This record gives sequence, C-alpha cells and structure tokens, in this order.
Amino acid sequence: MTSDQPNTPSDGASDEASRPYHHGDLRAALIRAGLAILAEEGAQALTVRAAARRAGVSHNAPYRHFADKEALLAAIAEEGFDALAEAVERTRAAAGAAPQAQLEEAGWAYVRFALSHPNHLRVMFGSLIPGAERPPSLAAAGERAFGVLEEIVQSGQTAGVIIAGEPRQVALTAWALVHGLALLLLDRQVSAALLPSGNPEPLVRLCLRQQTAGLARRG
Amino acid sequence: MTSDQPNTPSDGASDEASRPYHHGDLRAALIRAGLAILAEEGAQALTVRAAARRAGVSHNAPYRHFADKEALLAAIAEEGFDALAEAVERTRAAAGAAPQAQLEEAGWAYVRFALSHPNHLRVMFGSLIPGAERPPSLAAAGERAFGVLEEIVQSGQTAGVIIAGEPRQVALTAWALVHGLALLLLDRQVSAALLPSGNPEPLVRLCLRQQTAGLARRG
DNA sequence: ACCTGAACACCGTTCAAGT
DNA sequence: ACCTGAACACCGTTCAAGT
Repeated sequence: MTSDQPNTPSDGASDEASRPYHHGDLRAALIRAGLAILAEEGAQALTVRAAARRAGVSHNAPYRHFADKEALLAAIAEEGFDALAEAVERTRAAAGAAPQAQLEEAGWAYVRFALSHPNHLRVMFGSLIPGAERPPSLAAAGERAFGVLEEIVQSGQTAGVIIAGEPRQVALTAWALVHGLALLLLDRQVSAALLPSGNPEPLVRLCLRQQTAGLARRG
Repeated sequence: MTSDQPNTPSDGASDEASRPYHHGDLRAALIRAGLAILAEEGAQALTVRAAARRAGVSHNAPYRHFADKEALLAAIAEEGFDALAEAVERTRAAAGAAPQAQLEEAGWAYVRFALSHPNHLRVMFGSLIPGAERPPSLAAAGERAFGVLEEIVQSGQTAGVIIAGEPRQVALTAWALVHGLALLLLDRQVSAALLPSGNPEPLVRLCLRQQTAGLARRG
C-alpha cells in the first residue's frame, strides 16, 4: 500500500468549519483534480481513483457525482470547450474589424490553445463514448466554441469579403483546417522541415492564408 | 476464472503440423487479432490480454514480440497507415489527370477511410506515447500516406493549376482540412443540419472545393 | 526459442455499511 | 446525504519455470 499522508480538509476553498465532510463541492474539486492530473501527469494518469486521491476522498466517492468515468471526462471536456471558446473569442475581439484578419487570429488562437493544453484537447475530442451521443451540455459547449468562427464568417459575408454559402458550412471548412492542423501538430505528424525554429506559428498562419486565398492558382 | 474452451492450433493459416507451438508468426496473428477487436468490439476492448486470447496464446506471450502495449498499438497503427495510403493512392489513380480533381478524390478517400475504420483511425492518430517520438517505421508509414497528397500538389504546381510554394507545406494545408473533417465527423461535432440524408460525401466535397477555390470572395 | 502459470500493483465499479 | 472499506473482475507487466 502507498504511504500517503492522511488528508485534512484545510486545503483552501472552504471557510465553514462546521461542515461534516471534506468538500462543499466535491464535483468541482474532482474536475479541478482531473485538470491538474492532465497538466502534470498526462492522460493515462487520469483515472477516477487518482482524481479521488487528489481531492482527498475515497476512491468511490466520485460516483456520488458522476455516473461513471465517462461522465467525469465529459465534465472535464466541457470546461475545455468553455476555455477554448473564451480564448478564441478574446483573440477575435483583439483582432480589429477585418473579418479575414479575425479568421486568421481566431484560427491561430485555436491551434495555440491545443498546443498549450494537449492532454485537455485529447479529452475534449477523444473517444469518449465511442458510438454514443455526447451529453447535451458537452455538445452545447462545443457549439459555443464553433460558434465564434461562425459569427466571423457571417460578418465577413455581410461585409462582402467571404464567399457566399450557409455560414455553418463555410465555418466548418475553416474549423476543419485549424482542428486538423492542431491535431497533426500534437501528434508530431508535421515534418520538422516545415517547423524551422520549432515555432509553429508562421506555418499555421501560412496555412490559414492559403485557405482564405485558395489553393487554386488564379489565372 | 473464465471458462474458455482450450484452444487448438487448427484455425487456419498453418499447414505444417510438426510445429511445436500455435503460430508460425504470432506477431502477425496478434496484429490481426487487434484489428478484429477494433472492428468488432471497439478501442476500449483492445487490450494485450484480449489480443492474446483471440490469438489463442497465454496473456503474456505477446511480450515475446512487443515490448509493451504501445508497441502493439504502433504496429496496428502502421498497418492502418499502409491501408490508408493504398486507398488514397488507388482513388487518385482512378481520378484522371487533372490535379484538382485528384486532390478532391484523394481527400474524399481519406475521409471515407476514416469513417469506415473509426477505431483504427483513432489508434493511428491517438495518443500513443503522448510525449515521445513515434517509432521510425510508424513515422515512415505516416509519411507514405501524406506523400500521396504531396505528389498531387507537386504535379499540380507543374501543371500550373496549384499555387506556388513548398510542396510539403501546401500539401499540409490540404491534409489538415481532410484530417480535421474526418475527426470532427467521427466525433459527431458536425451539426446534423449540415448532413441531410446523413451522407457526409456532399459536405466533404463542398469543403474540399472551397479550399481549392479559397474562402475569400474574389472582387 | 518460445510458451506457460503465478504473482504484483493497479483499474472501474458495486455493495453493505457507517455518520 | 454523503462518505467509507471490502470485494470483484479486470488490466499491464514481470518472473521463474517448463518444453
């Protein structure tokens, strides 16, 4: 058996000493613990039991708040979509009014988020519940992140600088490119020859501009 | 303990009855077993022990041929890259001489492969060895699949119908789009509103043509 | 050489119990 | 209500042993 020190409830968030149990909000504590494990130890270390240990509860306490491991992963993924949507939106707001510039900045923000939180991104887009539908709150969080791109496309169409078409569909083309770039970079599938200095930003921006301008040579 | 029937070596591939053990090539048998498990039971069922059971050997016999589970997954991934490269190449060969048509057909073949072999694709691009480098033979197999797109780009540049630039880099833009589309479709991240009839082919082809022509409106 | 059974330290999940 | 320890059926991996 491992020799962890016995855990006391004195690790921060709670002021009320009259509480009979460790946490006022074990659910939130487990999500935080899962995020810390992802960042510090990697995806393979993210187990229900490890999250419980880090939160200072017994290994089956999580089942009071999550039906199973997938539900915990879904909650962690949902946090990730919220953070991603916020990062992309913030970048867009700082990018000025030109929709094409907004699209490039938002795309780079997406890839940057992925490279900064690789393990979190894999949980967000990983194989949770391979065949089944995603939980509605998770699907909604994904929609919010995607929605930023959709808004940019729509405003660009209004301004006459982005091609016509269903905004959702045009935004999907933009989304797929940045999503694919992010995952290929995470998976080390991109040849080092394309990454001089190891900094992916110039390459990503070049791909984004090619998408905007098109791969076909104009004659 | 489970009550499996004792396994006999009489399940096919071997003619020579004088062999003292079950397999002439346990390594290949384990890869086949892994592929069957992926196709029939899903990624979470793909364990070293399950592959061994299916191949009819004890649960640690695989360690004679694979250093660890990652090595087995890498071998299965390598098979996948070979199959993907072949599918894309075959489609390209059938697409005629026009590079832009080749690019669209190759892109659709990529997505079609992903949708036909979802679990296999996740192993190919999954989080095997999160931080570490991929085994060289696996990296080479990935290069072969990517190489088909690179050749198309190069011939398109020669024909003057694809923009100038480092062929690897232009091909990366094309690859990222189809890779992103494939994974978003697998993850059910694409709104059903964009998939009338449930058939993804029209949507994928539309995205591919948008990439070729560009998202910017030509003025 | 190649395969085996026993063993270890883990998992996810369930259950009967404690406060 | 919320948490606990014991238990079950699994894993990945190692080891001493068999042929």
